[in-house]
Amino acid sequence: MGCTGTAESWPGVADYVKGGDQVARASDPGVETPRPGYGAAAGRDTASFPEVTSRSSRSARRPPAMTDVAKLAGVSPQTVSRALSQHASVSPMTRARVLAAADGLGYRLNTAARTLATGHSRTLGVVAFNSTFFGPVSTLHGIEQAARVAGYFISVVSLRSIDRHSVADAVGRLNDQVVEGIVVIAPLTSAAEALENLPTDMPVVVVEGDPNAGLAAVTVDQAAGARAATSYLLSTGHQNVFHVKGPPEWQEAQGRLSGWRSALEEVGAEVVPPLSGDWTARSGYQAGQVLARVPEVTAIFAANDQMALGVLLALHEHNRRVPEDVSVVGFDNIPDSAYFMPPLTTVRQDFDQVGRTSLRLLLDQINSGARSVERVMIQSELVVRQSTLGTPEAS
Amino acid sequence: MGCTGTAESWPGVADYVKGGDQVARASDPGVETPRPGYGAAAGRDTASFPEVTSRSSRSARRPPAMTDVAKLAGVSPQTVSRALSQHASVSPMTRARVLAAADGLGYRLNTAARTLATGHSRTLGVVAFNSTFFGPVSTLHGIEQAARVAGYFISVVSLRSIDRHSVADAVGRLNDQVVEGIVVIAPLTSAAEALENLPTDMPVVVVEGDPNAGLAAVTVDQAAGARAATSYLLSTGHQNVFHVKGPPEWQEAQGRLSGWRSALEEVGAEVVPPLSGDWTARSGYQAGQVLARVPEVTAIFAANDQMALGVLLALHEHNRRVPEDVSVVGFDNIPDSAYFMPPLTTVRQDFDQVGRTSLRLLLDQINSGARSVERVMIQSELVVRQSTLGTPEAS
DNA sequence: GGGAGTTATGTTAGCGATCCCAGCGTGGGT
DNA sequence: ACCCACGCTGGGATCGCTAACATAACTCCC
Repeated sequence: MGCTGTAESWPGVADYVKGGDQVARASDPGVETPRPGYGAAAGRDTASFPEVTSRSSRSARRPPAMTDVAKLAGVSPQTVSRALSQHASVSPMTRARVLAAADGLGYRLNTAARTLATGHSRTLGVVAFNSTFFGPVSTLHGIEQAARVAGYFISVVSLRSIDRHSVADAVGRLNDQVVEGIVVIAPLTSAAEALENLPTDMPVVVVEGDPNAGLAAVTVDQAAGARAATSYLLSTGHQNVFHVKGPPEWQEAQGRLSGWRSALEEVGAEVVPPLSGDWTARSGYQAGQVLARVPEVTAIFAANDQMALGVLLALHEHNRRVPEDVSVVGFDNIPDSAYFMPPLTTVRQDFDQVGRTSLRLLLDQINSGARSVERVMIQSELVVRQSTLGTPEAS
Repeated sequence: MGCTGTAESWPGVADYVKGGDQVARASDPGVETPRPGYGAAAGRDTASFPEVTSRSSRSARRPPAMTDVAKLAGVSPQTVSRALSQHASVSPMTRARVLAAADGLGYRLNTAARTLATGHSRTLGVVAFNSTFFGPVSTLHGIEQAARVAGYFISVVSLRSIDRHSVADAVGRLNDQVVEGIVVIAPLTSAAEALENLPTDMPVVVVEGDPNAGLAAVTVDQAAGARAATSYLLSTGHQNVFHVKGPPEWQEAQGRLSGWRSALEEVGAEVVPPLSGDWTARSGYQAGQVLARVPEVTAIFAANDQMALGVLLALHEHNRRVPEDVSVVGFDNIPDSAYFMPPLTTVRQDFDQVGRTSLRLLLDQINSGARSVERVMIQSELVVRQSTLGTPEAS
């Protein structure tokens, strides 16, 4: 395998020339293929004589193709194909010869040609959304990682809005690329309907999407996380917990909202209508300014860390100490949250696992050839830090 | 150059009729094929079955191809191609007919086939890095946006380390996909050398990369931003400014470091060796704990907002007030920084513009067919908030 | 020891699009 | 009249690769 040198890339090396029957048998990798003059200068314009035209004349700088490798190795293109794609029966010697030839030429397989011939592309599509929020970005990242491990390419289309039309359009674009499956990161409830008329013959996995469409799905258990956070606050002596919710059109916001509510109901606490945020620190700050003025507020659960940050600032400006006067919990466990003032108690989501799992579900469908409706729920985990009172049982 | 005979005399009749399932009983062993390769294998007899099963027999569930559209519209595939790709001369009536047929069939152009035929893919490659840091993510986002506007697909390969090998590998993978150009987001100095032996015939733009490689490049003027930040601190009465720098292998860290240094030198202040961070809030916190103990420290410039956050926390824990006792400035203007405690003075970078500009440079190269070495520097901008003393001239 | 399996290779025919060139009808210029 | 340009259209050939079949040389096993 030595020889990683490769790099030089094809432009120079690519002539095997010597037509006819004899083929240069370059057996060892290092070998210089003898080059009969004819560098780049060669035949530029296509002559109109059949004899002369032959494919090689156009070459001006064409990257080497499989036939070139075949010729150099003295075998048929088909054998090259087999040697390079492992799985067929090729004698070790032939394989070595082919590999050497390919290496010497700097040959690279042409994906478009292979896709056309085989009908599949080893590419997966991801429909993502136009945001730089921590969650979606991390999820995308997780998917990308997992895909590479599995040997797939990822083609991403990111949308700015999630209506039926744009999702359909995105799926269409991916379809054009002959993707073998699609992951839709669909955090908005509006995405649900958009997903209904996806082509039925394409493997699909929905991440953070509607829990009841007939599609395979991976979701984080938002409600459980929110319930844990809220219950924790209640368990440390608070009579009630106030909530700053996320945008109602986000599934995650809904899940966190209902988890919070159920925890309150469980202990018979009053469910005070939550304040509305839009995930940004700004909105959290605004909500915080309201809450800070209400003496009864001693515990706040913000639907994400950003908003919790805003809440913290507002409380500080109103001289309400955290956690002595008010406890605050966020959601997401963004890296910075451990360095908020004070370090934030929050709920961790394992986005890498979300990525890995969604990819697994997708590959399962691809391999089995059938759509599945399996749904996987990823657990979340409460991370206790110093923005809440109580026994620091977790780090 | 002959070889690959093609031309020499072909079978008189290109029998184009596939005889249904039966195969054309090729020549018997007696026929000598002169040499491996194509050529004169020629003339089997034309299929004798009148009933032309034709391609449509295989159809099972194959998406419609151009020939299907052609058939339905009653024209040749070539005409369909022309009608769909606008730019050729087709009568309005024909075009309408073709469009209607395509629409009726739900036809979508097969990208792989087109790529194979034309040699280009309307796809651009991006080599990114395995991080969820705000800068790279935002840049990628900006590129994606701009690419879609320009009608290009984006294929992303993200690396986990930036050595020569992995960059070469990434570029190779993109090459396989027949991308028309590549944007390399190369924030590490180690990427510089990796870029040296890129294929020379591929348009490339480097973002945040080495300022002196012979490649087109887009960079943010880190040094100017850092200088502005530092000078601002000095102008508000501080005798000196202490720095928490980023990882030395990052170009941005270098630029910010040198900007800071030059601002100090400008006024003849002592350049105290900076503390080292790794972009994380944690590292900023650690640096902050050191700086908080030093009475002379009244102004700190952290190389990014995350580290500034950590610094703020450390100062708080040591009862040093911001900005009364110590002023703090960050870099990046991440969305949250406006809600730090106190809201952070920082330097804004326009990542969308970076994305747009790098795409423009790349498309210029693609369209002109020549590599350029144009370099564009994007200005950064000081955003003054409450973590610094002085006149609040900016919001 | 001969038909049945294996292994290693070559041959042919596409995958679905575009390219180049040739074949039509029209006009217009000479 | 003739010829050629022009607008529109069709007919291969081809892009680079692989699936499917064909072939030849061996091994096996009863």
